[in-house]
Amino acid sequence: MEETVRTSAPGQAEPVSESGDETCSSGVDLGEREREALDLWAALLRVTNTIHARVTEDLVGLGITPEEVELLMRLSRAPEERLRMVEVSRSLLLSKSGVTRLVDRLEQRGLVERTSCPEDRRVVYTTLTEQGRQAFGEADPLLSVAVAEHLGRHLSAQEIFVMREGLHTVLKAEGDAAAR
Amino acid sequence: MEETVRTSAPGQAEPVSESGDETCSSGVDLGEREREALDLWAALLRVTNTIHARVTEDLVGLGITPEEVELLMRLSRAPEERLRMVEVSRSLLLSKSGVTRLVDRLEQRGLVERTSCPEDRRVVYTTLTEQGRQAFGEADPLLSVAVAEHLGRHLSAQEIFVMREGLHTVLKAEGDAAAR
DNA sequence: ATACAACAATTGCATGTACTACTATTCTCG
DNA sequence: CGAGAATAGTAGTACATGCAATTGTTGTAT
Repeated sequence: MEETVRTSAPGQAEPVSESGDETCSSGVDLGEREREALDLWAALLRVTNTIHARVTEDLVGLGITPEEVELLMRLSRAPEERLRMVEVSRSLLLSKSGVTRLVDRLEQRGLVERTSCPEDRRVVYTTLTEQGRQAFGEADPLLSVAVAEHLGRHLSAQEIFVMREGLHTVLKAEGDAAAR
Repeated sequence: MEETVRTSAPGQAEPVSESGDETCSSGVDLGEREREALDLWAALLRVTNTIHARVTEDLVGLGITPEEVELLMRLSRAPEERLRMVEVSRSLLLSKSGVTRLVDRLEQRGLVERTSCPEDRRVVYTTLTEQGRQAFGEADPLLSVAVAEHLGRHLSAQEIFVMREGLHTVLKAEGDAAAR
């Protein structure tokens, strides 16, 4: 419907009735802002859910999930193509035990390997195998295309910019859920 | 494999813009846009994850989850405060059996009730109980505050506006994951 | 040297979800 | 009518997740 999206970026018309408002004053329009934030939240939830389903669907042919590709990507970018379990846990959105299981599955399929660290024998490195490198080489472009197709395609460059900006602000302020 | 969403729906504005730099020129800058879309996607995932954790945390005192509040809200807004299971399934992001279990849990706690429909005896209505209405009355403002606090607080009115706009565009185009 | 706290990773357990199969009811149309 | 398709809802099964407890390792204070 609304084709007015266009969002000419920064200089934006206010959706709210009047503009010379309170940025810091309190009270009155809080309800309005709250309502909008709630709506934004609902939209966020639905979009991530939808896109995740679509992207997963697009990757199912390769027998790999987006999360697995994500891990492979982190590994391929890491120095010496290896990461400690706890590092994986931090970079992915997964608890420590979740990482253990994820690596289990990938190891069974021969895409990664566990190696232990000689200096600190508590740590276990997850390393990329040749097969894993190859699988990543196939899956990565497909993932990019899927995300561009299902998400990026529908947004203008400005919208993407504003959204990235805003989301990164939120992440910075809320601490990125690193607490696990 | 039904063909999901070919490019743009009938009356849909193309997201691609024209102002300034690259954009609709074919090919070359696709990599750039792809990269940005991927980054946006990652941020989207992290934000929803983080905020969900924070909001859940804020509600834990009432012994209720955001998903449950969501159901209670849908019910309270529905005509006669009742919804068919399949309607719940559509409005929440949940499979049919998932709805059965969710309603099971809520029914055990006395917040909702199952009643059957006289006209169509296949359908089961989920209705709000007095206790459920009360629980919603407590939880709803808390949810709003939590979302405003953790999400809305960090964004300008313009950012919220642009993000809502963009996300709704995506939802419209991608079909809202109604396929379940 | 020994005890002890902190840390990395794994495992057991409980929970929640989706997928599939199944029953009951309603709809369709020959 | 009445047989088959379609729909609403409920179980059974399999799997993934997080939390908490456990094992093994390192660093540090006594």
